[in-house]
Amino acid sequence: MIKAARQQVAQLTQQAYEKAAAAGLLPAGVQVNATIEIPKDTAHGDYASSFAMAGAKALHMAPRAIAQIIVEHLELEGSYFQKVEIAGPGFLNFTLGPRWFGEVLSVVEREGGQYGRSDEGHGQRVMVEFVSANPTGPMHMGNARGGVLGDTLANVLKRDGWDTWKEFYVNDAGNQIHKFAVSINARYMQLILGEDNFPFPEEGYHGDDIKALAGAIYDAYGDSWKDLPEEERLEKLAQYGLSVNIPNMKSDLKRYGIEYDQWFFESSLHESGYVAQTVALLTQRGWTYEKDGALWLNTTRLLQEKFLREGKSQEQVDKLDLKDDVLRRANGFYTYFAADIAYHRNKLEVRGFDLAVNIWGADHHGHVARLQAALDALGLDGSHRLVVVLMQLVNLMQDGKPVRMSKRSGKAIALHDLLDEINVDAARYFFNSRAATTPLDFDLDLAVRQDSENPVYYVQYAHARICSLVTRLGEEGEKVPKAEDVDTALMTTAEELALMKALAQFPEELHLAARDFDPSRINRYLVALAGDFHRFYNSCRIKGEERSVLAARLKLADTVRAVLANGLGLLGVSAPEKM
RNA sequence: GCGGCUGUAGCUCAGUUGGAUAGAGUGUUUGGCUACGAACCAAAAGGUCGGGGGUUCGAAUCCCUUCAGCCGUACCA
Repeated sequence: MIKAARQQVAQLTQQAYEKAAAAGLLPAGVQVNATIEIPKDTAHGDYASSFAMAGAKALHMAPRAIAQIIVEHLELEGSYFQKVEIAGPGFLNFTLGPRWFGEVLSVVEREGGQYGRSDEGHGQRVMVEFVSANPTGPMHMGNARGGVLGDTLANVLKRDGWDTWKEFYVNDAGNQIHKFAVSINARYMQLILGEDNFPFPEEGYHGDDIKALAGAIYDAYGDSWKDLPEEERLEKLAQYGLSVNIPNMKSDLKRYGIEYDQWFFESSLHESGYVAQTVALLTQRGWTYEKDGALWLNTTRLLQEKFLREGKSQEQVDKLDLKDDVLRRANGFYTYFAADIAYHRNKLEVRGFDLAVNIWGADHHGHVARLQAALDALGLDGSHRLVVVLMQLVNLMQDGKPVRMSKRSGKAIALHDLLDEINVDAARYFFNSRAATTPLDFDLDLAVRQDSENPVYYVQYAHARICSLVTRLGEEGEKVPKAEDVDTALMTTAEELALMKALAQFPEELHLAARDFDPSRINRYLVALAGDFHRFYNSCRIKGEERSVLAARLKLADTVRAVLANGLGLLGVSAPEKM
């Protein structure tokens, strides 16, 4: 509806200009690039065109004089608008009429739960990969944020016309798994030999979850693994640990409302030889070299070319402190980077996704351009087809002071602990409340104690209030009317008009959220919509009003209810009828 | 050094293609329920948009420069 109104402003203005030009009042054949925007102040109308200002030079006339001529030739009959005024330096301010408001209610009614849908994504396939936490321990606050961000973003992209796929990349290979195995091993041996008779490795994971795993193994198999060859024992311990941890991650995430289309295992890339093959391809294309027994990717050159393509100057590029990356270590093992290149090649080439969107912690930002450049080297256009949303970390606070978190010290607060304390709605809303680029402070004490502090209740309250209203009126025989039976011209107060405009804003907000990969916009939109509703509710009576006014306002309230439920649904937050 | 993110009201944060008097929540002060849910609403106060230059009719927004905070710059993942 917003788009339609904008287009109409452009069209009406252009027609008026052509008419005036034909009458000889303005020079003909001039192309004016006017902007059309929604003024902040409603006193300036609903849409403003800068046509007169933008065209002043080309038309050789003062902006206000041009505006005057345009207004005299405007044909508003049959359009969405009922009034146009000239203001300020020469803005043309258009005011919407009842026809447009009526259509807003109709569109929401017709599209129902799909309101806001668009085809901006053209059905292209996008993979959203998120959380992808190491399976060596429980998930923490940062994973909670990433989980909500990824899940909500996928919902938003889907509504925007993308064919979406949600994936969890399981890092079940490499150094971390080795550390994981060595840690369980130490705890296991300590159980058998006594705590002081087996050293705990310097680099090991100290969390209690590791002890629990060792204990479970001891309970199930006794000390029978003790005499296995070291390598075999570590392998079995790691497998056991993963077989416990991965299902736990799945169930924690599910409890949090997150389910994936696929859990993709890093190990499968190694086992199938796909990592080796991908590295070989890079070598074949001349992007690698050997040094000190390792195989290196010429990342420096790749990045230089990438940055030059993107418009940086040679001078800027020369100043950068770039380094090459190891793909295969001197010990013959492939690095995580090599596996990551292979994984993304798999996404873009083997599985044919048009776009790969990754949610990463901001501390990995140095990796983004390198991975894109490596994919460019494979001819996959990673610079455009790989988008990484960098998410700032969550600072855990206690009594207003930051608490240090680290997996090694085992001090992190786990996701399942969080969900024991706070309901899913509050947590999901909270972790999506800020743009990813903003760090988030999370104070558990505060979150548990002051639940009404969370704006999610403000939004849910508006929804519950409307449900109750609709029920109450229903008991009195007043049913929510069809949009076509509502006379929107009866709704003329500032609160009613603002509310209808807010409803129309939803598709645009949704699209911007998708375009910028920023679903937190939906949160802010819902708070604003709920606010518009509460104001309307406070100033406009429904019950007891004259019949046609009652019907119109009831329909408006019910339409708000539908859009609130719709938006909350995208966030994975419930829309309660009572609270 | 080099690079990324951030800097807007006391606090937490919005601010789409540059637009009219920079917004919201929270906090403070003051009001509003014998009428549809007060988990609500209204009003007041609160600002050198980190600083300095520049681009133009017009800058929180674009460019340059500078300061501060966080992060990255591994044969870790």
